[in-house]
Amino acid sequence: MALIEKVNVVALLNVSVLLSGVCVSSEVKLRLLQQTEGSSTDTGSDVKEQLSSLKMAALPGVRVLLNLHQSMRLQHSLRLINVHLRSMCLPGKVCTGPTKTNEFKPPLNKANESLLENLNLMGVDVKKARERQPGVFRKAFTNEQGLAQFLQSKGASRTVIAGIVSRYPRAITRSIEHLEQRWDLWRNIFMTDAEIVTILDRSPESFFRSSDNGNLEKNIHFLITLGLNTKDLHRLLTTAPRTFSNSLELNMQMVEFLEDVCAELGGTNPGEFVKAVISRNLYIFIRSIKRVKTNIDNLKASLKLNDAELLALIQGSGAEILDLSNEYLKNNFSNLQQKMVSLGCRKADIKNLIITYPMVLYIGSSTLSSKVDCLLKGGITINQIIEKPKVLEYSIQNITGRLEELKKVEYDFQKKGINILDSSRKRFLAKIVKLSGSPEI
DNA sequence: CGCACCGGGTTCTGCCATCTGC
DNA sequence: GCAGATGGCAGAACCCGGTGCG
Repeated sequence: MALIEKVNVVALLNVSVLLSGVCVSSEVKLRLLQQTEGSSTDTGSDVKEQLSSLKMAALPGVRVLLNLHQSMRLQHSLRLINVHLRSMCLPGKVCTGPTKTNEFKPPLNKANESLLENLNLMGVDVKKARERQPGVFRKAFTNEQGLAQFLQSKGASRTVIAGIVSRYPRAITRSIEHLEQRWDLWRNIFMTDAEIVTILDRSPESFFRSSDNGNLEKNIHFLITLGLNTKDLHRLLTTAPRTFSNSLELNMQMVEFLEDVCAELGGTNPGEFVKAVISRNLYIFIRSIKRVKTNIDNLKASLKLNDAELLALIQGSGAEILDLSNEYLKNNFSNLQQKMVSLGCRKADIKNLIITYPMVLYIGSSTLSSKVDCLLKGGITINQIIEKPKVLEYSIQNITGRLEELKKVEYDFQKKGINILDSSRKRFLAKIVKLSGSPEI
């Protein structure tokens, strides 16, 4: 009741707000009100926060929020249809199953014949799918044809669809209504169906693993309230789509954890800290808190960092290595240390190297070792590498090729430094052309 | 103009383990 | 006890170009 009143108040507000061209804020308010339905925490402060954050949001954000509202309305109407459809199965031959009732249960471990037939017709790798999720094959009702039609209507090819079902068979247990809702939610973030199809083809599980569309919606909302804009969300959903299938609680826990880290290290703006970490490491949400925490602790201990140094590292480029597996990071650190010490470096040099260029720990130890050797062999000193660690970012092949080219023109690294190695292919080639043409180098 | 500095773009699933609810 | 939902893990770089300064 109170909710309805609130919505009405907001609706009234909407008129003026809409007219003033800031229609998004009203959409958010609506969303917030509906979102908090069932929870008693909504005091209106969220709405204010949302409003202020929206004022800062650029136009793309507007689209997201408008679409969210639209899709919510759609979902509402779909929910009504849903009930109806369920009672009469699905139109046409979109689902498999002998009858509309639940009474019939196929014998255990015996798959539904028409399901197998359908999957074979679709080109699904049935053996693989069955190994993956045997339970799906014992179900009385499946929706493989509905799924296929749905995905086809979104532009997915037969091969893509078969690949999706082969890798994530549970997809065929989702109803059309569910698929429509989920797709609409994703479309709030993606501009085209084709983008979504690409992700589904890449990672079917990310889209299909959860049947909880409400949770997905709440996640999107939560991420927006963190201050992430459309571009951030787009990157996040493209890069780490699993984030959106995490439970809202799990994502919130990660955010709380990061905020705590910030506070413990004496940071003054946890919100910005969290945003910085997320935007630098889009995989953070699909890692466990345990993993991230262990990495932070290890970095602190092994580099003997004080709070301020650690804080700067984590919210700077160090964020990029937080999601690495604990053992991998630890091994890379000890191998790096060993390598550097063997080349006569001091501990302080190593610490400095890692602080200025944490990605050095991202590089596998054998790759790193080869790269360093390759550079040394090419006449570059370890001190030059420490000063310009970015050269380590380039592939061994690239480095080798460039060193050869530079040798031809008798490039003097001692005199000219090694910055030339850290440049785009285009720039490098232009430089080489110039150096070759010049009589004196 | 040439250079160095710096930040940004791309990218990451497929499987197993564990819980939860029916 | 089963299937579904969800958490967690291993695996592991490379490249480009804008910009400001001398």
